[in-house]
Amino acid sequence: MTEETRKRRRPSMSDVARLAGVSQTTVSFILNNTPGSSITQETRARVWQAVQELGYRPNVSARNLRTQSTNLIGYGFHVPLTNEPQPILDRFLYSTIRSLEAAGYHLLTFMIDQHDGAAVYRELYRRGQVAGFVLANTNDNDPRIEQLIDEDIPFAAFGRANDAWSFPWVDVDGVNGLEQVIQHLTANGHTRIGLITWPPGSRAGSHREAGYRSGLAAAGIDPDPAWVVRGENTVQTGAEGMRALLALPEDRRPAAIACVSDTIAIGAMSSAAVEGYVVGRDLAVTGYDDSSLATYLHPPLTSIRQPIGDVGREIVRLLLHQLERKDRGGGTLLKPRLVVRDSSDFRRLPGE
Amino acid sequence: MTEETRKRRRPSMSDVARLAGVSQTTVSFILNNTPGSSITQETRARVWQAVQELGYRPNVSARNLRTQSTNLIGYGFHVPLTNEPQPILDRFLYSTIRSLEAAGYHLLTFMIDQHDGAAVYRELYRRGQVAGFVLANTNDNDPRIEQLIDEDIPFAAFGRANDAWSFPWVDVDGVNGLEQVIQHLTANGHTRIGLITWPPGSRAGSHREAGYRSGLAAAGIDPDPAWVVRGENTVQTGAEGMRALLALPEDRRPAAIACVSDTIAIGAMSSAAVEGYVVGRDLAVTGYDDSSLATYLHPPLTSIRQPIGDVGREIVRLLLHQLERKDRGGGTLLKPRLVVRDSSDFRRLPGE
DNA sequence: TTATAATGCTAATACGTATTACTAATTCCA
DNA sequence: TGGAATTAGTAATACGTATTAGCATTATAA
Repeated sequence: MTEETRKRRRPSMSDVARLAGVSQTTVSFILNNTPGSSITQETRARVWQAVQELGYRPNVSARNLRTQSTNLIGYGFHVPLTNEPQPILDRFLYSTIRSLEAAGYHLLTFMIDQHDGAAVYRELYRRGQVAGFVLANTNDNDPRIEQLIDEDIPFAAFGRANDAWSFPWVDVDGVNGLEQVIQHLTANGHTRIGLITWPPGSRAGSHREAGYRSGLAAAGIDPDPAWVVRGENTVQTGAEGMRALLALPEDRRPAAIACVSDTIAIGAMSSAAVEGYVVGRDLAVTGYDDSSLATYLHPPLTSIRQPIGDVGREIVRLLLHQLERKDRGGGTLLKPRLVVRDSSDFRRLPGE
Repeated sequence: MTEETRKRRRPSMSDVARLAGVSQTTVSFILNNTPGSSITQETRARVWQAVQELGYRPNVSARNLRTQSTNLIGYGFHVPLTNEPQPILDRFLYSTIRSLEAAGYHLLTFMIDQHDGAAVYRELYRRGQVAGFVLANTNDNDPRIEQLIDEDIPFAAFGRANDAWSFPWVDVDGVNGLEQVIQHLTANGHTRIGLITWPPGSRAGSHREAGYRSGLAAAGIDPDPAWVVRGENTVQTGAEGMRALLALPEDRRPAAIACVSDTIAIGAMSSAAVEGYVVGRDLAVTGYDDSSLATYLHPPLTSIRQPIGDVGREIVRLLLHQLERKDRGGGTLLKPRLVVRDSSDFRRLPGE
């Protein structure tokens, strides 16, 4: 094998055409099955033969340039404040990537931090590098969404942002999720129920908190403001939150604590154990996300399972719809499911 | 704003040139600071002015086509068998993406499954969509690596594969990691030490196991074959592994258990609690990865911290070196650090 | 003063593809 | 039998950029 052979550029359509004895146009027609073109079976076979022989693969850049399009969708990671694992995000990503691939797209990732934020999105789009975006971790009045709407850039979001804005989103009904939790707890006899949740401004947080409140209301319980504590999505928040709740005077102290994530619940359970409470007997604790850890915690953690696979698929459907037909769709709200385990599944007797 | 205005295509270099009253060539020279070109400061200013005015941004596809290159690096996710969070991979990815961005590259993600495996890599490369790859989760004799070497495709791997193959990799010294663990445990008086690890064939697993063995050897301990149990990287593996170890007859039963991941350690600790053992008093347990959960487990988990940020940076350095100079570099081995917490930090008295 | 070199810029071209407009040969149909 | 329609292809072009070759004009050197 000569030096020249080794360094030879990748074969192009013209190379295939030359080998098959046809024009480049014909090769293009055949490879793309262009409708309206008429080519003999025999010629088709000759061209495919040449394609095999040369190991021809179409050049993505050239195709993108010619068609004024791209097969890339952008996804921005928020730089995490702590090293907390984000199992939900991981699974959402996997599902999204798979769905995109089924449609011939790939996911281009980038990091965003708090201030610059929206700028990266615009830049990637205007350079023609991506055809649109998938968003996650949306917040109230998310500036990214405002800008994407404003500049008419295709996207679909996991999570809502603002009732006034109309854009394609997919979300899992957090109100319903926490209603299921509270309904389960009150059915087991609980009347003082705490909530460890995120800081205000988190859209998902406010939904889950609303579910907490409507769940209590449905059971005729008037919540004590001290029952709600807040912090970032860390194990530490759970630990500190639980400590604060257990420090309340006995007649106001919750005997059941709902957490808005499994991560927080793990911290809460750890803290409860330190304080001498046995979760699942003295105290009910619930999480959210049904991460794989939930089953193997001690005791196993009651949690809310989100249909993450469906979220990814639906997001991609909404996004592709936009790319093809150019109109924004509406939103899709999916229902989560309560998975009861030992951390909350005991009957609390009145006066106990 | 007319319909036409809204739909107008993005401005190109020619538009800028027209507005500034120069040729497209001149615009290109100015924007790229092409060496050897001589342009007046005054012309430069006029062109930049036009760029601002039109909001011109270079088209990535056109540039890639012209330069026969791309600013994308591929990364394949293994489809996870369970829903286990993968905190190390997440952090590795973040660090890698950041480092790539600093050099003007982006990360293109895709999913791979067991059988097709290597094919996706070749396809992406031959289509000119990516300039090279970053690998993680490497295995003994990883077929992906074999193929990438074979076809002379640029890449760098987090993890080694085979002593016979020479390719650029970055790894964290697992032998040393487990030696630190064992040294710590034996220093605290332990003599019967178990290991819950991955199935054979995992490269990282075999390194950690080697460290376990050499650590024991250094302490003059002859390991019982029953002390080593294996399974996938799940909480369940830890739970079942611990149960198996605790079922050994008392004189062979380990009082210290090293796990090759925090995920496994969490399962092990859970199982130990179920069996009535108090971890940190009756039993020492250690993890690996120092995930953020480790601090807030009950008790806090002794673990091994990997310098993940350094891994990402170094991988990118090795990869870019290749893309520029076309020669494969060697490997880099980084040292991990033991973080001692309550799960293992007690003195075991002889005869206890 | 005149040949030479430097300066400041432009015209032309190629990267690999998809598509539009066209042509030559054949088939159809009245 | 002859004009229209169909079949089977090709030539030319554009997408937006980077780069090579070249061309006036001015500055420099002999």
